[in-house]
Amino acid sequence: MKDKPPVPSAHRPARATIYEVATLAGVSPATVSRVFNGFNVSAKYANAVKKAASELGFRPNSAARTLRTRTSEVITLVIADIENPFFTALARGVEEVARASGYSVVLCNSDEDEEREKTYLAMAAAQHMAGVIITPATDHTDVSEWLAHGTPVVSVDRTLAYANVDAVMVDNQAGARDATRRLIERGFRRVACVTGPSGTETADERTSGWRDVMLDHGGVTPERYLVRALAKDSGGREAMEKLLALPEPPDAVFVGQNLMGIGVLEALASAGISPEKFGVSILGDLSFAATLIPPAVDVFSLPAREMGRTAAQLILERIAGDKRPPRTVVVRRSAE
Amino acid sequence: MKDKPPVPSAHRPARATIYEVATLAGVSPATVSRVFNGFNVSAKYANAVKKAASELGFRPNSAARTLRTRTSEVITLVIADIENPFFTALARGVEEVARASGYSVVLCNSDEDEEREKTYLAMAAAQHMAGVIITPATDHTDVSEWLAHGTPVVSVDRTLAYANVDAVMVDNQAGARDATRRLIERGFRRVACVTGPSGTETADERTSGWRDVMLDHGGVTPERYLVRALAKDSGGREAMEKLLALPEPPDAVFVGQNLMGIGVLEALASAGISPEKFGVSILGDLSFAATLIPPAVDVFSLPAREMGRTAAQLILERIAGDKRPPRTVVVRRSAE
DNA sequence: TTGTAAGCGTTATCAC
DNA sequence: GTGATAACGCTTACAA
Repeated sequence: MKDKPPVPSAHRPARATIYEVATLAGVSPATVSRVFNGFNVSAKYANAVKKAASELGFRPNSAARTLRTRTSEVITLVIADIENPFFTALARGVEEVARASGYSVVLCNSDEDEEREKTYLAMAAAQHMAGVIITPATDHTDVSEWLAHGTPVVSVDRTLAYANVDAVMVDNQAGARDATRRLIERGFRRVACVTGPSGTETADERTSGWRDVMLDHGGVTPERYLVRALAKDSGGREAMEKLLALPEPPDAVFVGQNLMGIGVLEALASAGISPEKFGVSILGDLSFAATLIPPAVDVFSLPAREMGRTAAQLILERIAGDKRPPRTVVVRRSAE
Repeated sequence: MKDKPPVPSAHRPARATIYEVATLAGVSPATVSRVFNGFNVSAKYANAVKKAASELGFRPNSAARTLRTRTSEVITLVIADIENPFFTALARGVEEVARASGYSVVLCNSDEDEEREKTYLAMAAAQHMAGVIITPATDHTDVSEWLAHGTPVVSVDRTLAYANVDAVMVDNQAGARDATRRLIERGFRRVACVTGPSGTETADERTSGWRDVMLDHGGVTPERYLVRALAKDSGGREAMEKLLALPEPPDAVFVGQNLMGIGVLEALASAGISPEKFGVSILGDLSFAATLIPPAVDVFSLPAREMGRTAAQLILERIAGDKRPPRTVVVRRSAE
């Protein structure tokens, strides 16, 4: 990645510096700096500086500032899949809160890929970000460099096995239980489970929530009705097709992932099975397509935005110097 | 925004510098720099430097580098709505190409808001980005600062009225014509048009594509069937309700925006009207929900990803020093 | 090939 | 309250 030298940079006209502003305003550079950082400066000078600055189109050079102060007012947010509405809603939540405190958010898309994630983390590490919020691609994503450097890290939606950092989670198991129980209440008994690949924390938890309910009601372990697949709509479709091909197919399905839900519905539709007859209950953020989903389908949505907001709050506290031991905040799903 | 002083930064342990690496490797700092920038260094020294660097966990400080070189290998991408799949697909396209050339992409979400857009542009301007790709919130978005500074700018999906920069567009008018024509071919005659607010370039163009076809086939200007609303699903729903309440309602509708399409379908559904009877044709990216959309609905998708890829290619060329006059590239919609 | 040294534009530490 | 001045960590002439 780092092999080819940077493209020869085009000539960049210099931008006004603090020195030129100082000269024009008849003060020292230090005074200009003070004006821009809210320190005490006499009104007379302050005005002169502001005037000079706007005349010159002065814009503080953030590279210089970051170099000097070893910090910047930007938060890096690394999400796992930019095309998944759960993550974009989360991003929006982060941004709302961060912006309100004067922080900017830069978004990086790891695409669930360890390598890409690593690249972005390295890039951000080189930039003295104020903090990092991440939905880790794996539970062994390495954030030690950040911690060593004193940069706060908050993980969202998934936990980091080898790092003791703040985390924002949702109660996946309870969500899965609720969603599964709904199907039981509606009279279904052979409830299958379709969710993300084994080893994915959220998927594992949701699986176990489903299993809990099934064991309570069926008495036997319903593992033959458990299908784990790629957490995309294609994965959902394949999983559902597999289930329908079973000798004794299920009569309902709990889907533990938003996009997979779409795939499941698709598979059912092309098999000519209506969700009124065949129970479907989905745990995941489907707001973007809410009105396209047949009303017979139960959707249990996730508080993505709220999770983002919470993560931002946590990181702002850490940035402000909060030294308490790391916390895990579980955001409750809003009453439906 | 810039009023409150930065949160007092926590103490940051210093990270290894090029000097320490140099000392450990027994060379000069310049040599270390050369190793990391791919200049000729004897193998012996190069290895010593690499070894020392990894022992110290050295990571080049990008703020210092940017300060010195006045450029960085990151591209800023400002999109108008992170929750709209059109823009996220576009983002993905940009990223694919940029990453392949060793550039990182930071994503900013303007949320169609001029103020937020301005903040992000200013932020990025302070950071010596290599380039900026933007889907402007308005046609008068100010990018002059960039241009003055020699930073390449590419606009995507929308053009900038007051700046002569590279642009990547899609042929909205042709798309709208195709989509409308399809309805005519299916036998509909009173084809309405629902699209984004007046003044939005893409919406204006799509409107005129629809109008062209209608005038060709109907002979009268069908303005009473034109409804422009907020480019969200709520806007689509309201627009459709308005149309259905007309004394002589339309018998079909062309929708010039993806999310609005969902709203339109929703309104039709709750009015008990099936899209087999009432023609619906949508121009916009709906891939995320493709399988949930009734098959009777015609969807003409937009090459969002390809547009992103193209934009990235353009900006990389500019970064590399391409001095040709600005171009507008129109990306063709892929044959369906 | 390698080293020396002078900045890049800020902010922070002193004196005044 | 204000002004010199020395860093911050890197790149890059220029010398060697």
